[in-house]
Amino acid sequence: MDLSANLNSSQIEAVTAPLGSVLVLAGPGSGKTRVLTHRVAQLITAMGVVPRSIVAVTFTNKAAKEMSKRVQELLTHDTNAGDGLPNLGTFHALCARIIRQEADHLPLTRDYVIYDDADQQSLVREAIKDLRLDPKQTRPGRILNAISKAKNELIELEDYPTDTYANEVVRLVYERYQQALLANNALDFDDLLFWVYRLLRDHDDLQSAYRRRFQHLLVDEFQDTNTAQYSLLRLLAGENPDLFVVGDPDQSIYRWRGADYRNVHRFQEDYPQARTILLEQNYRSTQTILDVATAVIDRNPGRQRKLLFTDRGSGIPVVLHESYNENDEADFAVELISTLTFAGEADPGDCAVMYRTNAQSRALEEAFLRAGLPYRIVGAQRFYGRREIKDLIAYLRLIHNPVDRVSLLRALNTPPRGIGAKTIELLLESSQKRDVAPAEILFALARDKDPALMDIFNPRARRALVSFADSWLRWIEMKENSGLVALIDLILEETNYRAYIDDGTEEGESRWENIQELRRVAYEFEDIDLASFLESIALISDQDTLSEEQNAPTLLTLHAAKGLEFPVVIIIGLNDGVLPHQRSFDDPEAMAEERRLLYVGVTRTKDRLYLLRTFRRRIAGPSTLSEPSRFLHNIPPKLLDGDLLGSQNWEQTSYKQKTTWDLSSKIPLEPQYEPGMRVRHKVFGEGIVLSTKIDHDDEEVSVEFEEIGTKHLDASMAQLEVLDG
DNA sequence: TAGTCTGGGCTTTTT
DNA sequence: GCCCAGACTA
Repeated sequence: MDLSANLNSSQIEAVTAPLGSVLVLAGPGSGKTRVLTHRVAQLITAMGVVPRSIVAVTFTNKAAKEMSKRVQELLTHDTNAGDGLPNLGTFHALCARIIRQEADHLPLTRDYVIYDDADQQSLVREAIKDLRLDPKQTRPGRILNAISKAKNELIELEDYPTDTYANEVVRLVYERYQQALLANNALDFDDLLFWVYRLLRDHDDLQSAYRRRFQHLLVDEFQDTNTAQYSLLRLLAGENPDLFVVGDPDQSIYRWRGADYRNVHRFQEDYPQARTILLEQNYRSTQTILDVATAVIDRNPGRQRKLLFTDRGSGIPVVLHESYNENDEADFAVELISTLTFAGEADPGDCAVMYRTNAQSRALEEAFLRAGLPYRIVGAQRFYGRREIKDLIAYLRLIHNPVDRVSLLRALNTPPRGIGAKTIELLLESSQKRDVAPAEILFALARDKDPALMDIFNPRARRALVSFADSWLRWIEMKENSGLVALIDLILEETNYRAYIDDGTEEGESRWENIQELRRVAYEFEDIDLASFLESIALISDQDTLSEEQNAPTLLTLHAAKGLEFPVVIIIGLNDGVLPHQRSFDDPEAMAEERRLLYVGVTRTKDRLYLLRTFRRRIAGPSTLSEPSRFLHNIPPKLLDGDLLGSQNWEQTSYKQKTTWDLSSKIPLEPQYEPGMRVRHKVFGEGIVLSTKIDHDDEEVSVEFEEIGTKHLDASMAQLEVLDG
């Protein structure tokens, strides 16, 4: 198969570059994934590289899967490619695997578990309590952020600064927290990278072994690597690497997570012989959209300019629209989508609504609900963050790794089985006294081996604990020779979990459905061990959870939109304070990133882009007037259609958005009622209209009812019947 | 021991 | 305006 078919000259240059260090600066929609997959195929088919010696790192599991699929498609025609498969996955997944393999060299066992944010929070909270710090002064979230930042920058505990009181507090918690993790045989996300880094740094033999094993490295989304990832990469690459990195500094949007687009410059310094290739031709968007994107991003200082071009033609103008407030904005977005789909201009699944903060999705969801239209949402309440899912996973983790205290504390009394705070306190106390994991105490109780334990708990508590430990021990035994699904079913049955979670309400039902969904996922893992199952679900990202099945609009944050594309994109909340977010106002670097965020959103668009803003907005507290995003002022008016940038005179004139094909037309709302009219209401009976006034999108009518006195009603809701005027 | 209440805090993005 | 943690009560 001719690998260079359908590639442009820059892409071919990248794909066929000789082994060595290569930096591909890829504009949005420039065929980056295509270059990566072709490069992998090229290595295997044309350069005689053994697939197993290739490592390609992506940002999400979804991207890894996509790559794997496309590489395999490229290779099916090749008969020599039978020698294993290239290693494709996220940094975190790759590290998780290495740690499992090399656990002997680390203060962990290979059965370690990965703690998510909520698990980390509870450890930090515990640490704060133990250290007798004031939890109000030392917010767990903030401390966790600081610890995470330190780990991402490879700062060891001993090197953590103590120059300020705040730092000292972080350091104290960091120490406790780290001890707690190891005592639980657990790691957090950042540890995955940090431990592998230390492993390779401190063990020459392992370092050279892995260098030999992973000779060909490829990195996607290179601009979003952090210090830990970059350093790890350098350790793996060695002196004379075959290191192929692809990225776009203009799409770097994870600074707050330690990502540093300057790694791109660092790469050029560290590998001066590296070949740099620019991909500028865009295969996704119309020229108008590219021009809007360029107008926005060109204001960022100190960047290498890229000339984005397409041969798709200019397309249709970008539409700007101002709504009164966020509810109207959401209604407008929904209406827009239904209009486009009804007119056959787009499928519902072609449309995406993007926003800066998750909180903005609420108004949208409500609008979709009101309209009775389905939607898909990325992130927000993550599937794996849901209570019922975390409950079940806690049980599975306990079976896999009995010393996991966080999971134990969760599972012990969920569903409630009479093990209260007092009992738990006694249990933890005795485990501390004997310097064993709480699990050991429970097991000893259940096996009735230690008479000294009998006196600790009152009979009722003891019975509850023993019964819990009995089941637990049986599950552990069972895990050896029965499948995952059978194990899950047994847990659900023995804990009577359904009765606990499904209380007959809609919410309870959906919780039970979520459990069934997890069971389905487990079914796919039936042949694999519990360890891999737990690892995979720990490393699933929000973006991975987006299903393609449903033909419905996608709601997602601008962050989650990276790497995706849609024919129709609606970006909401183009107000100063939202995008750019007000927390970025006083930091030029942060403001540059806000700009990149908008750039990422805009460049997801294939055909139609709508930029929505509001006149008023409620961010925290009451609704206030809100300025248009300053970024909008950078877009040349000739690219735009719709309202000019100045606000409409919302406070004086009221508008009713009309459900018509022409969304730019707004018909002023006329009052339907007038004072003196006799009207009938379904519930309140008959009455006389006292007064009526237009509130921005509805008519507010005051009626004096015969039976119950004066009521103020929204005309659209009240459905008043006019008897005579 | 479990459920309810309330007051205070907070509101960016998440592998 | 919402959510959570801890206090309070049944």
